[in-house]
Amino acid sequence: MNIGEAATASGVSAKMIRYYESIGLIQPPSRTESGYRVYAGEDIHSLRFVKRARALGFSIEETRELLALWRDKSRASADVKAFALKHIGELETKIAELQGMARTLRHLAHNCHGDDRPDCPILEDLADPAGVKCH
Amino acid sequence: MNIGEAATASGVSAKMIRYYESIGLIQPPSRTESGYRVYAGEDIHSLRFVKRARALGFSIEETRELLALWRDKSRASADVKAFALKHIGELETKIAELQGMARTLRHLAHNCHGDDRPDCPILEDLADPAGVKCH
DNA sequence: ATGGGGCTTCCCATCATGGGAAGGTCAAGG
DNA sequence: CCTTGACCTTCCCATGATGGGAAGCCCCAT
Repeated sequence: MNIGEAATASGVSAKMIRYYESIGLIQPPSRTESGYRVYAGEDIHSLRFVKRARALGFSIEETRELLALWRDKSRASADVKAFALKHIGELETKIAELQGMARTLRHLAHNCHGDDRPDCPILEDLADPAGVKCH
Repeated sequence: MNIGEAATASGVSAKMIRYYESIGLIQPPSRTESGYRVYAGEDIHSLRFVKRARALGFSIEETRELLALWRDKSRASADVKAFALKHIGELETKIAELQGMARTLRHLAHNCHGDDRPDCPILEDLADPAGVKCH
């Protein structure tokens, strides 16, 4: 299995497969005599694992830890769960941040009449968030 | 006003002030004979505008457009509002993505007993999201 | 006049990904 | 058998926003 086929089969681009190999996230596959990478079923499995972890928002370093837990057949499920819960907490923090931004902007946009006139509370807020009038 | 004082006054680090200047986001300030940057009230105002826009999640390029709208006294508030609404939409998209991740992870974590045993639905999902059992 | 803190520029690192060049390889069809 | 086009290899560069740090100059207070 070539890198292109592995990319199609795993959903990870060939570029990223090489990158993951270069940083030691995945094992270097075997090579043909001419140097082409050759992937087996197990490699594709790992690549899909990585793909899925990334899709769930884990960083590459976190994915590395998850891979280690996955390969460690004697891990405690409590460790995995704690890892997941920590990540959920980080996701929730980020969500709250974005919601704060969206809420503020919605409020400003709501107060902006949105017509041909130049007066705009959105720009006014950006220029002076505290609403300190400069007389 | 030195760059350090401008940083304190605006909440933008000296490093970033120089960077914003280098990419043409803010006007180069005047300099002392010895080359020190000297900031005036108007500069601080712009820096705070940038800071606020960034805090609301606008990219630097978007901030550049907002600055242009701000300086253009004849802009239509409709343009600003459309800009804000577009950004709100992007924020909401990102929020929905993160919520999807968090929801999935919460579901998986909920089904993980989290004890000393190695069995873990979280890792099982990462390894095989579709739940295709490999016999 | 000296010491310490602030300023200058310049380069490097991050994180994850993609683009592209230069060159080697493989398979299919003439 | 040779050509052609699609694939592979490595290597370098770019992104976006920010920080770290080095080398060297400057300014002010003691």
